[in-house]
Amino acid sequence: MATIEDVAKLAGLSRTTVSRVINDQPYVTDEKKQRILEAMDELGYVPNSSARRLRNQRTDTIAVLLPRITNPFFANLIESMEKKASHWGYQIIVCQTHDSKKKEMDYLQLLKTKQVDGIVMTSLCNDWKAVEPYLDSGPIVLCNEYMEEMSVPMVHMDHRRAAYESTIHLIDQGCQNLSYVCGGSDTYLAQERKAGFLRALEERSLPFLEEAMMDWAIHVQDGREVFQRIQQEFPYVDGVFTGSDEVAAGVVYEAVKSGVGVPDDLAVVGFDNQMLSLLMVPALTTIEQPVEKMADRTIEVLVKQLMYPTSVKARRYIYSHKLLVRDSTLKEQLIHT
Amino acid sequence: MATIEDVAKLAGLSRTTVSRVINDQPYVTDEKKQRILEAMDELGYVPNSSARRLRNQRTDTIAVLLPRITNPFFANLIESMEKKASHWGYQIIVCQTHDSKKKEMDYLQLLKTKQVDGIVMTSLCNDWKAVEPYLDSGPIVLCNEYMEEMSVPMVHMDHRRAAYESTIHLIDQGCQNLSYVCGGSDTYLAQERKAGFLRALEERSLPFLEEAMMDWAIHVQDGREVFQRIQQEFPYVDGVFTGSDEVAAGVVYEAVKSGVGVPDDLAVVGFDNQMLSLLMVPALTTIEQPVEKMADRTIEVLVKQLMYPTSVKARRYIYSHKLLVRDSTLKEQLIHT
DNA sequence: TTGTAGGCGTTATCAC
DNA sequence: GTGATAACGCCTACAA
Repeated sequence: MATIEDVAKLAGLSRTTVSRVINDQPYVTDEKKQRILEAMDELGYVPNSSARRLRNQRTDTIAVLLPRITNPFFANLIESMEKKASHWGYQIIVCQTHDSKKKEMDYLQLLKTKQVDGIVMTSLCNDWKAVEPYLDSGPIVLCNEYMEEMSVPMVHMDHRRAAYESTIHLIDQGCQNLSYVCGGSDTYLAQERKAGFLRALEERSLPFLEEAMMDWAIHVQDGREVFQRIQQEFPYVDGVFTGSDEVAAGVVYEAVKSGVGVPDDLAVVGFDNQMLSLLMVPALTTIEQPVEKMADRTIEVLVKQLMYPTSVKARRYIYSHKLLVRDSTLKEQLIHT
Repeated sequence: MATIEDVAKLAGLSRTTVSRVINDQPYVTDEKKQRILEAMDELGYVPNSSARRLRNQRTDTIAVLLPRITNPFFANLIESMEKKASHWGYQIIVCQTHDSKKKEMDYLQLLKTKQVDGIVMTSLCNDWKAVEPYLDSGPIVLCNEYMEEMSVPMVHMDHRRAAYESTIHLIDQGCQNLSYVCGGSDTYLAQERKAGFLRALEERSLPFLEEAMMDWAIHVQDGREVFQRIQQEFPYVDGVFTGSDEVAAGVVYEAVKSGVGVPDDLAVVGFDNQMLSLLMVPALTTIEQPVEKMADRTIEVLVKQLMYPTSVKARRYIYSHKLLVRDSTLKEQLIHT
């Protein structure tokens, strides 16, 4: 492969001058510039990325950590982040943690090994104490996931409030025995949602059915199993809060198949407002997240930190959700009242 | 950040010896090895990725080009490829072309700039003539998308046959007026599907309704519009072939909403066997692709080329599909015959 | 306006 | 077994 040296030789000039042309710097005669451009063209010269990175001590790359890209919520997040990042001249690399603490740590190493300039974490498996040291190697911004501690910027919704509203809605529809279904209860975000759920119950003086709580549901398949459990073990449950549209869809699918009426016998709420939630029959009541806005803000905050490393204001950007009421919770008797 | 030099100094040894330890090479006393490990630990040393890449002339990174990660088919492909690649010590970077020729070319540049060692293309917007020169800079493997030319390895299904079978199935169900719906007809893969569709028509002596063909449908929303068009402009259409489950879902959703019976008034087939196709009411007849197998093979072929650069056998790996017949095409009268 | 030279952090080669 | 040294390709003081 041709190097800057080759171009210089062919153009009969020095590496410096060639470098100036590459980087659009002044102090090069138009004539020589032309000669150099021709030489570059002739040799098919392209600057070597590794050399540049080493020399410049920057990669113009951002790593985004997420559980799995097959989850449409995160896919959408990436979609928007990439758009915004490329606009600033940054590249994004997608890092799937699969909810593994080890993988999360491995990916954080990218910051230390200088493979990326900064990191966005959209989920958090490890204790923050384990992550914090990496801040020495570069900026980290939290998006979606959050926590109480305030050592980095955070961009997120108020999940506690969202869960609270969903739950109140279920109760308003006449549900008395609610099952709480989520995917892993170890994250702060999950705790927040649960807190919102519990607060709604408390406010309406309803008991928390601990036995009917399931914290291992992520996929559609899990949702189907959730329904089976409910039908067999907790037949008195008449409403389900779920942490994702996929899980809600699984519950609804299986319920309908079993002849259990949704929402009359069992009301179900999802989360994220995926396309799926609209297409289901009955359509799913769900929480809409301002994905694009959060993604944009996240990248903006991170890039600013990259550009002005001193401006590390670890502030919080909170975005608001929207409860979308659809057929999976709209009980008939109430429609006519 | 600490460098190898710092570690060497602290351990009272040379860079060379430290390097040996880093790379697990022989000829280092256990005692000195220990000293070095301690020094690395104390300094929090991590080898600089850019320097390594420059020195080794390899990045251990593969770029995967795809239209958009929000398409679950490609998300699944990435999921599997990543697993396989990390198994071989390779990292994957996801490159969304959004069907743009320019972006596709930009991403191919990653090969020239040595940001990646090899490339997987799962779609192809540009003429192959435009892509071919990049082979000088490193190996390229096609996965999913394919073509007649044989200058690179290709891993794919027989889309012509898949479309043919879908179409024959529609006809067998009694459909006489078929609408052909796809997303962009400029790729070879799209042409193959259309050829399969046409062949089925021909074989069964049915006319091709050119007016009822729509080649701009990618998303659910497009599918909804497709149905509106059919209802308003081509009410005689009684069967639809679509290029994706998303589009099929949109068609079915809108049809059901409009009181048009699926499949009796309008039969619909999708493509890809996404979760969505199972959850729809009625469930969608679709084509299952062996995503994981194709992904694994693709990475395997590419990595082998990276390891043994001479072994550039540009052979073709063809995988077989499966037509999954579900309610969106199973007409009632036929169930009872 | 142009060129010279040193170094970014690593590893391979060769000598000891 | 260990260490000095020369690249890898690029950029940037500094000198001319």
